[in-house]
Amino acid sequence: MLQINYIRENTADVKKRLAKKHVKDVDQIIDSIISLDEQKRAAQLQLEKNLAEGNQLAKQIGELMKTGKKEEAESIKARTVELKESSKSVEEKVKNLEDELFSVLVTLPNLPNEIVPEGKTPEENLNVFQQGEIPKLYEGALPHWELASKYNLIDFELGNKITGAGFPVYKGKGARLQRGMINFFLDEAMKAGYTEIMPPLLVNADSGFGTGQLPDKEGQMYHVGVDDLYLIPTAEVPITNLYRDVIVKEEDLPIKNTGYTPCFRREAGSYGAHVRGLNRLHQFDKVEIVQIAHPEKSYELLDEMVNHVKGLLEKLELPYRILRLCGGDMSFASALTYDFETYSAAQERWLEVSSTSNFENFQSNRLKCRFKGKDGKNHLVHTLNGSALALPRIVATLLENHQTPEGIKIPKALVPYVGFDMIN
RNA sequence: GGAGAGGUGCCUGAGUGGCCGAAAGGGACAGUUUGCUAAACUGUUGUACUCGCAAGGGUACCGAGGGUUCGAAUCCCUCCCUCUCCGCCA
Repeated sequence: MLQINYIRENTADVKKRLAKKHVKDVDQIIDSIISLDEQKRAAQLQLEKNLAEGNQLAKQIGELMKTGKKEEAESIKARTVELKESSKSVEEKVKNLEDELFSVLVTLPNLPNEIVPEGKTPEENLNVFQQGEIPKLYEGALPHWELASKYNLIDFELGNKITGAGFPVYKGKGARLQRGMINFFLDEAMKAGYTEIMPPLLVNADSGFGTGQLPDKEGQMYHVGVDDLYLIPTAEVPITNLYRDVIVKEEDLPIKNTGYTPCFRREAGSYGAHVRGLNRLHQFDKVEIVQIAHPEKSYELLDEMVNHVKGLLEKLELPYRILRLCGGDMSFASALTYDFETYSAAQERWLEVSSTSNFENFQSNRLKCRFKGKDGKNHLVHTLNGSALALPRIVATLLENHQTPEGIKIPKALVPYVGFDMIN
């Protein structure tokens, strides 16, 4: 959530940057926010004056009662009754204005960093880095969903039966590949200084709000109605919310946590082309890296995270590229996002396998996660996170790109984790 | 699921209508002392909003929301949460 003070003091800049994210009617929305804020503060001032006088009088009454001057006390009481009456309506006004202001503020996305490219669609994302050779597959090479069934790795039909579409069943070497990769990613994160967290997979609404899923993406999360809990769409939610309502020590920054969790996404409305096999699932596995950072260091740390993900993809021997997302393709809460895509040779397309972002203080303002600075004041931290990595599309490209007529070769780095070097 | 207890500041914990934004202890931080460490002593130590150039004010917050009252951490109502015991169970 954007800070009202920032909007007040940087109105023109806020308008300009929100326009980059293609917010409709920005000028009008911001102007109405400014006006609501002014009205709110004016009303609040009036209310506080009333309350201050009331407090003052109440004290006097106390004194008078103690010294036995009942009549005098009674006469003052009349004034307090008056004050109370007028406070009531002003208080209501303040509350209404506050609610209105809040409800507009939560709908505004984060401001994009200045290096975010202009653009509306994924085609306008900026390709900032590409590495690895795009493999030439032999005649008769298969897409991963056919490989998965040929080698009995993943059973999509069984998943349909016991749950529904988008819930695959991993079997045998397919299952071991999942488990091995999870361990591999966690170990790599640990080597990079992240602390492993094993969080709950269900979160409450406050947590959903803290990281920005609520109210923006309510429909994308599975909701357990009886208990009013949400299945996490990413480990980012519980791991970042660890620091909700926390004032961290400045010298503890950056705080680096990682965690493996299954992720649950309803993906409502995203059926159609390109959702076959592992390309889009309702449940998938992911290792996430999360940082709580000093505002002055957050972009440095974003680069560090990007490098970490690069290293993973290189160890997996997959061709990949990095995109700096344009204003129109970025997520609601992000200030700067790098997407990683691996090239799937059998599908002849790029698949997103990681999204690494700096949220600056957009999440921390909701989370109320702060640190006490050397100036003695509290400041919002910056939060960052990235997939390192999401499994399904990695598995898809891995199966497709590393297939040979004799079977699928497992990258060297993974062999110790999965316990075999070939799927055949 | 049944029964009971309780939610107060960084923590423990007192307060039960005005002197309470809140005792005391612990912790943390700073200073004194000190060869170093420890100990001791002294001091500081909540958050948010808001007014003000500033100095400095004001308001709110003792789980949440309502109510009673001139005045509520304290009394009343509703809700939420946590803990203990029993039952069930991985």
